[in-house]
Amino acid sequence: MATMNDVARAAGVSTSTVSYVLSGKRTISPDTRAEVLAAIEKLGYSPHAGARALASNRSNVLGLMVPLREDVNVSVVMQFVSAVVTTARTFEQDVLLLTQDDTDGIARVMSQSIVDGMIMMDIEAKDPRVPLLAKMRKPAVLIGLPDDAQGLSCVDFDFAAASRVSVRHLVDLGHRRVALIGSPQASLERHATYADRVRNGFEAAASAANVDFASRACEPTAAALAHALQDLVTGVDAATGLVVHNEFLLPMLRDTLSEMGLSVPADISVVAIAPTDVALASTAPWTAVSIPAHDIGRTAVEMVMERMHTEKPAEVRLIVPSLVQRVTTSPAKASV
Amino acid sequence: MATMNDVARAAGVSTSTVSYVLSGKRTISPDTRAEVLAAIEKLGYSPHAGARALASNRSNVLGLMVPLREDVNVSVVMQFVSAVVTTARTFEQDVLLLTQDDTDGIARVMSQSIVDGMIMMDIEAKDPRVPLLAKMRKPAVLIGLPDDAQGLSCVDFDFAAASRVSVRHLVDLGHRRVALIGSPQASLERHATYADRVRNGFEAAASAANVDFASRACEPTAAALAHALQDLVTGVDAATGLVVHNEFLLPMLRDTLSEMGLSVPADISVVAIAPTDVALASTAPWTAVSIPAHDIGRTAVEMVMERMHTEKPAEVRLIVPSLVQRVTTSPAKASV
DNA sequence: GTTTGGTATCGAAGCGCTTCGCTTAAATTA
DNA sequence: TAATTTAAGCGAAGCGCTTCGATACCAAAC
Repeated sequence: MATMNDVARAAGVSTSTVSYVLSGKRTISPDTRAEVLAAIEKLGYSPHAGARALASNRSNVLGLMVPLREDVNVSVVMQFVSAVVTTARTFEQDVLLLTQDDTDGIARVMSQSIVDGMIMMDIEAKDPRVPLLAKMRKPAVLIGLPDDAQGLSCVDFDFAAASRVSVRHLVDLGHRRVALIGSPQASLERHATYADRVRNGFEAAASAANVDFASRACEPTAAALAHALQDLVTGVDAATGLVVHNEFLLPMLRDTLSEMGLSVPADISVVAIAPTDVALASTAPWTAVSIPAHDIGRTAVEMVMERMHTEKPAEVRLIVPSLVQRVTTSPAKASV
Repeated sequence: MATMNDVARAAGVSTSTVSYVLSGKRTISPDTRAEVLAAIEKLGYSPHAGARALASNRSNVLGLMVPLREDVNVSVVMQFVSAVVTTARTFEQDVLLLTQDDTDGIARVMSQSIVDGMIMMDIEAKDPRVPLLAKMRKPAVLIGLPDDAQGLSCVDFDFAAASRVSVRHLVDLGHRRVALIGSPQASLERHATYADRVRNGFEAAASAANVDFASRACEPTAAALAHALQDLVTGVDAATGLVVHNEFLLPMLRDTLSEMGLSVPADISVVAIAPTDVALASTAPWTAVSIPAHDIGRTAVEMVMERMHTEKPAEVRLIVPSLVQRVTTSPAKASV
């Protein structure tokens, strides 16, 4: 392995010159620059990340802690991961992967300076990892909104607003009884913040609009879905407008409803809260508030990078939802 | 940040002593060891990964290149990732994440010594990344079997044998016409090695058993599935035994068949080639050859680690399949 | 009592880079 | 022409660790 010294010798310059050619932090004449680059090429030189990290105190690696739980949809997780990795590369950063359960990992990678910053997904209301992260003196961004962010920056989709927009859309169409099918029970119980916020937003919006409402958690199985729907959309006070925040269930929703004799949107209008590709993965695409996983992931990286060199106060960014009407919502039938 | 020097001073020893306490590479008296550990504790010392990497020429990071494609099932990918990360931690390694399309990433992370070794998933028959990897002088393991591994080690599930076992099971049950529903067309076209091997194994086994066979690629949509089934399991020469290697499709398979008036296993026996949890995610669990994602991921890490310090010849390990009969296969009806 | 062999510790070199201050030469100004 | 500025490059210190002798001490062996 050629070192920077070898390059310097081959180019007939000092190592510092080579370093400045590479970093561009001082002016170098075009001639020497060319000679240095030629030497680099010829020797197949590439800098040693460890040495660079030692001297510059920067590793050019970002830590990303991802959830690998039963109750989160891995395909959505992957959209975040993909956005984070791609964006990180535009900042010349690589991404180190930590799993949710590896709580010690936070301290390990940060205090050993393996990473320059951290991004943490799937934050819970009282997430024990948040105080740990806050103690470290490197930038960190949460994807999600804990009760107390302890001075850390956060980015997330505005799930409460997403619920609100969904309810309002249904109400505007004349629906007077709305229902929510949400995340699995497990997500609610551990207070994954998106689950809580969707539910609270839903209930607040329905109350404010003065319409009847009901909400249910739902496990990712056909049976659970059928059961939940039984409760919510049949009987005398059946809802005619449904909000679904559960990517597992969406693929089976239409069939399950039709087995119950309900057609969409004639009998029941449905708004999905889901990534666009999930909402479109159906012959009759869902009216949906899309979860912009890519934007969130990208923003998280940008926020970490902004705080890498310069002090910048913590901030919370909520991505504003927008509803796209497709073919699964329509005006309510005139009430009896 | 306290350095090793600070610790040495606080403990009244030399830095080398501290280093040896930490690495255990020389004997240290219990007393000094205790003092050193106390100083470490008191100062909240943790070693600087960059400095360590520079001096020892080891980063303790493994690179993992994962596919984020449309045609691979992310939940299966995550099982591999999870196994790799977990196993890596048992070797005190962290995992750096690279995405499939980042071909330059291989050279970058290896020649800059950001990682000590690489694991690459979703290998294609003539994968352009394989020669790149082979050029590097750090250990690497492929999950998959390219046509030419160029001296690299490989680990994978024996998909050909999985097909064989599935066909034999159906044949033993008296089925004389078998069909395969495989990966999406895209996977076959890019010669993802699992897709090719499942198909070839299937056709070879059926030929050898002297039974009729047919096979189809299938996109991950209900419509495509219905269409494929139409071809394969209806009509005069309908198959009565079906092998399915496609995790997307399994959840909708039973319903689609029942809409066609076919019940499982009365009218048609089905063997799945899928991870156990997918095979069990049904009220009537599938007879299946399970894809041991966790074992494969773990083995990949072990193989990299074995080659980290010592020269060891490349090897190919195929994980032997085993079929578990559940409730979706039964003897063929007596033929007419 | 001298030699041998272990055991526990120290000191220093070096891993490959970044960065600061200095020097030299050329360009600009008065 | 002398004084001043600017551009380009050099040298050396230092980042925090690992590792290889060398050393000092003590117990056992002859």
